[in-house]
Amino acid sequence: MPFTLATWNINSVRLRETLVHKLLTEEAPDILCLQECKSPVEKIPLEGFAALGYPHMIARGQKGYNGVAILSKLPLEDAGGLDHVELGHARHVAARLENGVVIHNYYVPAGGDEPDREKNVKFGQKLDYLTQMRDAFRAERPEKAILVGDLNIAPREDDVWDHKKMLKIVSHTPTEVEHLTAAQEAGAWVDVTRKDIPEGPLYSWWSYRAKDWEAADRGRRLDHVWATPDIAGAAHSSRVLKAARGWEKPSDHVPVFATFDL
DNA sequence: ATGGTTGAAACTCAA
Repeated sequence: MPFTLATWNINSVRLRETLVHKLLTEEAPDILCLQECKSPVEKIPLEGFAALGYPHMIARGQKGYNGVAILSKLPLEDAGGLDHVELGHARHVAARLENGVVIHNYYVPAGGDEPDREKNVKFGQKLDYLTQMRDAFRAERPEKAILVGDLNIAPREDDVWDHKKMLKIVSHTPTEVEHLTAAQEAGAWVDVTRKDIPEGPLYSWWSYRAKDWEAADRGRRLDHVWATPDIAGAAHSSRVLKAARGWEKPSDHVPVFATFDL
């Protein structure tokens, strides 16, 4: 049974409930992974999602910040949530499908503005978070798994609007890319989006601060879909829904999709 | 070098 999955940093699931409805109605992925829900789990508006055919949800939440949720047409089993770096943040949740595939949904710390762990605690926490992801994949090599989310790093030169200008900007520093790559390699994760679309910009985030985000097009690819090698070959039809950045009261991130024939 | 915008929640922090 093929299924389509989407990942979207929604930047408040309650404020943008109707945008989630729009995505579920117009694009109808089987599974939607959300980040930055900014809500306790019990305040996520489930009724509307269920009415649109998404009765299943596995989530971790907290008041005001962070928060990750997996909405699904298909039954899900809770497969845990990790608190890397012991920040007490809701940044990871995992769910198992009936076919055994595990979906990991991550919201990696943004890391603040200064890319120096001596001056900026948050940058150190981001690097440590990625190292603990690496160590978890080393301790138990994932199989039949998909990893999605806002990883808050644009790893490749063509994942940012200007590679040279971005080298000292948090999200594209060589240190961050090394840490992300180490986590990726520890799980042998395949970058599904880049497997499907090897070349060119595929931005998933544009700042709210630009006067005209579309004209400036200073985007970054921060949102990712990875899969373990045993199922990566089943992935196809990756796409980024850039139009969602132009929706009314948009998130600063747009959904990224992939389909798996499993 | 600086400021630009948004959200949650509370009179400020995080992104």
